[in-house]
Amino acid sequence: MVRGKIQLKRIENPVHRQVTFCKRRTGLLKKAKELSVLCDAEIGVVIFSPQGKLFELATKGTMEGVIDKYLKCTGGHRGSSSATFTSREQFQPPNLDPKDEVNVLKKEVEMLQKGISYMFGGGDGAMNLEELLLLEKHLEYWISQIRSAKMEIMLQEIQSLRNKEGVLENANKYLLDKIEENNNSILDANFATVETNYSYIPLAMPSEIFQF
Amino acid sequence: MVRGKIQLKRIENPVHRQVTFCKRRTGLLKKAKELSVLCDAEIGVVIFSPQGKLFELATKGTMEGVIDKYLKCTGGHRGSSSATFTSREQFQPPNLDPKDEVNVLKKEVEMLQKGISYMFGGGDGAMNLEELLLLEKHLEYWISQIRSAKMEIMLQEIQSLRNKEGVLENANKYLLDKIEENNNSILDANFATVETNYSYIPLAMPSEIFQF
DNA sequence: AACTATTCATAAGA
DNA sequence: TTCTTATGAATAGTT
Repeated sequence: MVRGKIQLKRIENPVHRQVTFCKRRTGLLKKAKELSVLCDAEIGVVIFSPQGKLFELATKGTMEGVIDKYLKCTGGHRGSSSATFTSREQFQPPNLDPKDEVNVLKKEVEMLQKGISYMFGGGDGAMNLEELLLLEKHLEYWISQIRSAKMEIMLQEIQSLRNKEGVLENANKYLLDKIEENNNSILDANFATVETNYSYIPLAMPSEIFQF
Repeated sequence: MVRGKIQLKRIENPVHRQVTFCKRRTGLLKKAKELSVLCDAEIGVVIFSPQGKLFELATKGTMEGVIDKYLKCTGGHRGSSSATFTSREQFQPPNLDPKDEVNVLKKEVEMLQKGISYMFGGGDGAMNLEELLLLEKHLEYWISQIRSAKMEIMLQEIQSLRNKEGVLENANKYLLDKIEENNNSILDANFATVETNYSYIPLAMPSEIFQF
């Protein structure tokens, strides 16, 4: 943030990285505490250094409490997954070598994780150019699929509307004929000028006409 | 922190408190993400608003993963998968038992699927037109994010190449001067016609010139 | 660890 | 709500 803004990517120099980790860790925990005090929020922060060392902060209670509350909040909605991604669960060979399975799952997690962080995180940070190009291609394909599904639905809609239109036109003709008939059979001059040029006439008619 | 520094205590005005909560929450999560990326740290942040609404961030995996890791580090015994570690100063084991790892990863995949299905409106069957339009919009946004990230990376690349170019040009000038010097000091006609108009001369030169 | 030059975050106002 | 702006904070690079 200073003397030439830094790139948002892993600091390669281990000394710089360690120093920055220390400084920013302090800053982050301070910010968390401030937010908690100012806004009366309960906050838990857990930081693992690359070496696995743990740093933590829990405001308004213990980390255990925060975790409990978190699990309560998220626990109720478990077990739903979208149709797009259920195939692996269902068609996975049951007796795959655990090691292979680990690799498959790891790759899957990585892709999903990166994708998700992109969706929610606004795209800064973690992917390199090659990965971005690949992801872009996937998404383009996905969008094209969605567009054709959309088109199909819309075409069906149009077809359906055309059918309805046809039925209505028939109903209309039927009604016009009926009126014509009536006009011809009633010779009283008071009824001789009934309008006949409406396109759609909102009158009661045999209900089977409207069975779409 | 601005226009008269604020007191570090609960903001009494509910509107100010809400606004500050929103802003600082965003800032905190951003800082956490930056720290994670810059220093390769795994971080989990959980924030409960005073109304009990949950906000969370987990880098490098899922919140479940962070909690699991946390409990292992602190000696917790909550439903976790492998051996517990009592010291929080301890290094993370590089490899878990494959079976446990499968379980952890499966959980992660599930979480991510949940995230995606949430992002995409959570339709679990065939999607209707409305859902498709929404999904299309999401993907369009995602792609735009990816494209800007791509652009940024490419611009960085260009900048880096320009810097290198500058260094090379300087090196070049340095060499040309050296050659000029030599030409002037050596009066022997055999050395008077050294070419001096190459753009880049691949010769040994003081190595510090190449410290990009 | 301490020091600054900068960038960043953000409270208040529009 | 979102945008702008003025100013306090955070911090990267240096000593």
